[in-house]
Amino acid sequence: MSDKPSNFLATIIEEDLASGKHDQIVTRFPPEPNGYLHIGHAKSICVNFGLAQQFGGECNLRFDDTNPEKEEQEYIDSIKADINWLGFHWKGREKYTSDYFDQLYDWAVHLINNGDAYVCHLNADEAREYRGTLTEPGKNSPYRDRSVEENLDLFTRMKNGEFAEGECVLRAKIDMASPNMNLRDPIIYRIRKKEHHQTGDKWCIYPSYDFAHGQSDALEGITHSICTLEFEDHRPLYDWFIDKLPVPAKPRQYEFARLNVNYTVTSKRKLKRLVDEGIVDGWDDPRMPTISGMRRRGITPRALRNFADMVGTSRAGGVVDLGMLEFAIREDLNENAPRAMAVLDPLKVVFTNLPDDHREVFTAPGHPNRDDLGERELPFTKEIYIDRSDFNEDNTLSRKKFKRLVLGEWVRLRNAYIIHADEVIKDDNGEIVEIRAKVIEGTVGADAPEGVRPRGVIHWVSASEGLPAEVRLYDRLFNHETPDRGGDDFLRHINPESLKVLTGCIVEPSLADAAPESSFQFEREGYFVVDRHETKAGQLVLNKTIGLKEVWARKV
RNA sequence: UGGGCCGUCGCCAAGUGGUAAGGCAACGGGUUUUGAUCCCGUCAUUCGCAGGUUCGAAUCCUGCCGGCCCAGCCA
Repeated sequence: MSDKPSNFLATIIEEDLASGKHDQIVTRFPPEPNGYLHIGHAKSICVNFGLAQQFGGECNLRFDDTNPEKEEQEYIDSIKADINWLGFHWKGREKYTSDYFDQLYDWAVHLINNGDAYVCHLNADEAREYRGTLTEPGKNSPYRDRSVEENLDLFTRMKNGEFAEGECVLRAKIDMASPNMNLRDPIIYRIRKKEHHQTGDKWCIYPSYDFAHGQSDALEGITHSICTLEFEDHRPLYDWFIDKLPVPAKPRQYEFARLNVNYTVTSKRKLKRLVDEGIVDGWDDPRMPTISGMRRRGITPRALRNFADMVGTSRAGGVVDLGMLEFAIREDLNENAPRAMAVLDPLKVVFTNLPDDHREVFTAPGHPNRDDLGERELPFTKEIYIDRSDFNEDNTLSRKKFKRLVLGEWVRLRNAYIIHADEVIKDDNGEIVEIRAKVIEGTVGADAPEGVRPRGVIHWVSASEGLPAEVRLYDRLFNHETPDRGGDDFLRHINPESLKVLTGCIVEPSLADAAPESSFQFEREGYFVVDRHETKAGQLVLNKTIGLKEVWARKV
């Protein structure tokens, strides 16, 4: 991944730069501020900002705010935060399509003056009838041949609020028989008597996406306007406006296939249902594919960027395996997350050959192969906790299948002694409550002596010095590859085990001052992140980002 | 059944007339005080199918087949 990915967009840009068509490229990321950004947007951000970065250009952030009915300041704020968190920055203040409403209005007038646009009084239902269908051409609107003067007057009155919403629209005069529906006299301006988050009550008419987008690109000097495949049919319209108007530049639109990931939904409507129906905790629930959710989950910006590179950019629609994202996450966290030990389901072990006040401190590396991550201290005491699943009474278990502690046998405590399990204490229900064991002297940092055969290595934490923690185990939200498939049925594919909250966990004392959002690898368990919102003094809350790879689990 | 686009290993993806990169997954083996990491190796005579052009095609042509998008006063 050190090499920049080669894809058709990079190729086009290289050619444009080489031919002198452009000295510098400018791209843009144009979200509509009507929701939270998700993994698909993350990909688009990486494509647009990434290409600019790769070729020494710029990428603007432009809020495509042409529909005041759906947009809110809250979304603008979250979108900016998400992009910055991903590691991308734009030059100067963010842009808004609404910055260009005056110019756009003038250009609409320009079209009217040239006979290329007209005010149409067909209502929505009539307009639909006149539009025709995919296989039948449409019919010209009866208002199509109004004079320039009349159109100018009508459009002015639209702007002045003299018409009700839906009463009329401004349309481009193109071709009602075009096989491309987008060219059947598309709407340029519609009436929306709504307060706009940026322009207040200045306007009661708003430009359509099609009319605003290309012209905004031209105004910003965007050289490569990159969007997803569903806008491909809009390109002829994009070009039509650019051709008809005295714009300062001629940007070009290119499309790539949007990102699809299995076991995931990204439709805004579906994500909203998950939130509204309380299936998840909010837009930033660690199970959500939103950028804020993934952030809270402990997925890093670097993992997301590498994932985008790994997946590539093409025009072929497909579904990427979630496993690829998981790989990118593990790859980054394995490299960068400090190691620690945490016992999620504690089982007490008491060493009978140690005095009650026994205490010694071992040191362990912060990371097995990164000295720069320092060392940590591990207090070792007479009583420790190990994970309940790391012990078994059954000594007939094969050494290959169970490389942990078995009654009457040995196991190595990570970074500490080899121990021997002598006895099991059970409560009235027959449940194991404690293990009596002995440490084998002289085995710290040394090989097992003759005759001592530890089955494997397990993690542990001092009972008296470990820190209490709440650990939230997250798993895939859906248990179906394509939960989207059956339309609204997607909620039937919710994985009932996507969240398990563990409250009695014990983590090693070195985590006492762990900062919110810092990631750790709990050895033999997986990667965990300190929750950025709910960790309070004395009560750590950790979110499981993802488990370690477990090849053995599949084979056994 | 109108128009646009897409089809290269289970998944993603390079390749643009000169004889199939890479990544994920999978499968062997080695190292290992994390059943992790790391390392080494295996994994498309074939590019949706069928014809054609060419000394030579995944790349050009023709015809099929399959998938996606478009009939918001959404973006």
